[in-house]
Amino acid sequence: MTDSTSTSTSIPTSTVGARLAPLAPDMFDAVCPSSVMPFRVGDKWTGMVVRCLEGGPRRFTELRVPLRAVTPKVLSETLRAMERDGLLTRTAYDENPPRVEYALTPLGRTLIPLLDAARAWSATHLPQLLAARRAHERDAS
Amino acid sequence: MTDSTSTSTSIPTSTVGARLAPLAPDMFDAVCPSSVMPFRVGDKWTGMVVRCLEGGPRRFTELRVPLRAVTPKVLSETLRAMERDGLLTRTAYDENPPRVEYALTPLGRTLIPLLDAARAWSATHLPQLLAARRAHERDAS
DNA sequence: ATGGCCGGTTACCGCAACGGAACCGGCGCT
DNA sequence: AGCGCCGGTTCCGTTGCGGTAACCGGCCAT
Repeated sequence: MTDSTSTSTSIPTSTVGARLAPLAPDMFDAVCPSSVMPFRVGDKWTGMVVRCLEGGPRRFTELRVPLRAVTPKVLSETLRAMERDGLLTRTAYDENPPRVEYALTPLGRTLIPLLDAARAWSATHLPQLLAARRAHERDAS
Repeated sequence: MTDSTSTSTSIPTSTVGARLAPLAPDMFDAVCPSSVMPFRVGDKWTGMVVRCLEGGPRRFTELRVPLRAVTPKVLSETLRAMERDGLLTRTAYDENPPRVEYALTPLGRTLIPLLDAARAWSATHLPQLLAARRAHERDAS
């Protein structure tokens, strides 16, 4: 997490993310409360994938832009697990170059209010939790 | 999880749990939707500890009754992490036999609505998720 | 002196999640 | 012939959460 540019393959930022509303450049930024929040939906990246898809379908490489901290392997694992659970659909178009689109299902969309609640909790109470943690570390030192 | 009686030390069920409203005998029962739900608050057991404490303070051994699937080591780790984060307080009384009480802080209580939301999601949508998973397994076989 | 109760601790270990780096196939472009 | 794009896969290594089993110290009752 110290060097978010060290992903294995470089991510082309051109031609990507122009079809829909822009996404945050790095959802896993340490500044973003959602990345530190003590809640998880499914696996580590599931919640953030839902966030990336709530505005509409996106392609694999498009997901890698806001989620640049996730390697293609882990992203592919996450997406397949979510497809298996009926949270999203994978649609491959037989074109060239190949195009694959991931879209939330209605079931996947039911997670959004939960993520909203978690985000609201973090905005309100996470500073307090982190302060308590720092205070405890101070006592231990 | 196949044999919940195989914990290291036996849990005395007498003299325990009589001070407050009774708790579910086994919160981690596979029948309980909360145990399968794809949400987590903090570590694996944090959410269930909050559930056990929302009715009032409880002692270490009292927590082990509804959470019989958790070993004392992991429970102690969970409780210390929650104390560090300001979610609960630990109060040791200098008596004999020793008595230690864990109680939620106001911050810890703010998690309850989130757990309620997660529980409601599970009750409504978890069957659909599990059905999708089973259907996918059927296709793979 | 043996055992029980309470609230843990210690040592050890297995597994799944996570991560890094490299590679792949099909096609089109130059 | 070589390169790039897209959407991944494969191999390997690490990390850390969680679990198992055993033990501890103080006190009291039998």
